[in-house]
Amino acid sequence: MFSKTCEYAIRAMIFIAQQSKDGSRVGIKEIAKGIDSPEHFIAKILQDLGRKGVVQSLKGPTGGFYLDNSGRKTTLATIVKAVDGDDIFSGCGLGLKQCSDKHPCPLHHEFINIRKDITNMLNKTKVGDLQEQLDKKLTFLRRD
Amino acid sequence: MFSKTCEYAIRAMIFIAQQSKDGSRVGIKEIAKGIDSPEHFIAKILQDLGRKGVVQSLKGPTGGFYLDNSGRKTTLATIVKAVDGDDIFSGCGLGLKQCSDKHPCPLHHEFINIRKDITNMLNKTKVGDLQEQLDKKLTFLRRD
DNA sequence: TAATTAAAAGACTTTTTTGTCTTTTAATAA
DNA sequence: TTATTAAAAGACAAAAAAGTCTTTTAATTA
Repeated sequence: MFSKTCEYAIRAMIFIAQQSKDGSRVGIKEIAKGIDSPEHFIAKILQDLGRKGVVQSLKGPTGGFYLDNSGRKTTLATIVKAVDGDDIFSGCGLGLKQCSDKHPCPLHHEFINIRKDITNMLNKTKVGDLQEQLDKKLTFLRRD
Repeated sequence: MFSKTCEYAIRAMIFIAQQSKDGSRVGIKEIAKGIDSPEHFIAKILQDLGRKGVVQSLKGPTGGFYLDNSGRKTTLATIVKAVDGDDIFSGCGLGLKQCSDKHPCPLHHEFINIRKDITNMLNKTKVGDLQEQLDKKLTFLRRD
């Protein structure tokens, strides 16, 4: 469904929202441990998201990654688009270049509702909401 | 959603169903042209599906790939499982190894219905049905 | 201002996926 | 039974995705 890069990105965003809710910042090492990802890999991903304005960061001592209140309202759709592009929102399920309502591939109609549901879900789900569920221990980012 | 390999596999299966409905067989070159895929690549994919019993083939003159009536009832689920495994049916949306109803990842609940819909669709959609729609020109495998 | 801290940048490697080419095997038909 | 045809098999190559390492830049604190 998502690329590995995108999975890490979403996990990191939720973790950062959680760790920075008191206004502090999280270092890359802590993030990598917290979401169980390769340190340098998630660093690169977050740098990219930083350039795109999806996550905030600060260098030097007491520096790190963080999300402000508006950042916590970031939707999954924003993250997925930034990392994987919008294939999942609009690409053809069978990989055809020419596929539309007027010139549908054999799976086009079968996919319409699924695609709609995925899009709705990604558009309405906010990082902050997922972080709250995590805080309440209703969901988990790691084994323990 | 699917790997390129799986997209080609589905497209080829529909094309083979269409071209072999009169009891004849289709050669690999014709298939490659018919679904717009690299010839040797789709050959390899079909050989694999042949070994797994998902498609039938015969060597020599008048040989080629074909589907009998029972083959035409093959579901997309069968093809997808044979090619991509069952990640799409049961894997965690965030790539966590430990993710279940009892120990859900942050996206687990958001994904439950989507996953269910995808599974239902793949289980109920048969190659023969897709081929019939193609015959009626209601859907298309290629540009023209 | 100098030392320290932590992200940014970018080169590099590995693995996986996708795609190509050549040789072998098996079926048919002359 | 020999020539021909078409899939099977397997070795390679290219491209993309995933992951690693080193150097640079920009903050902070002493």
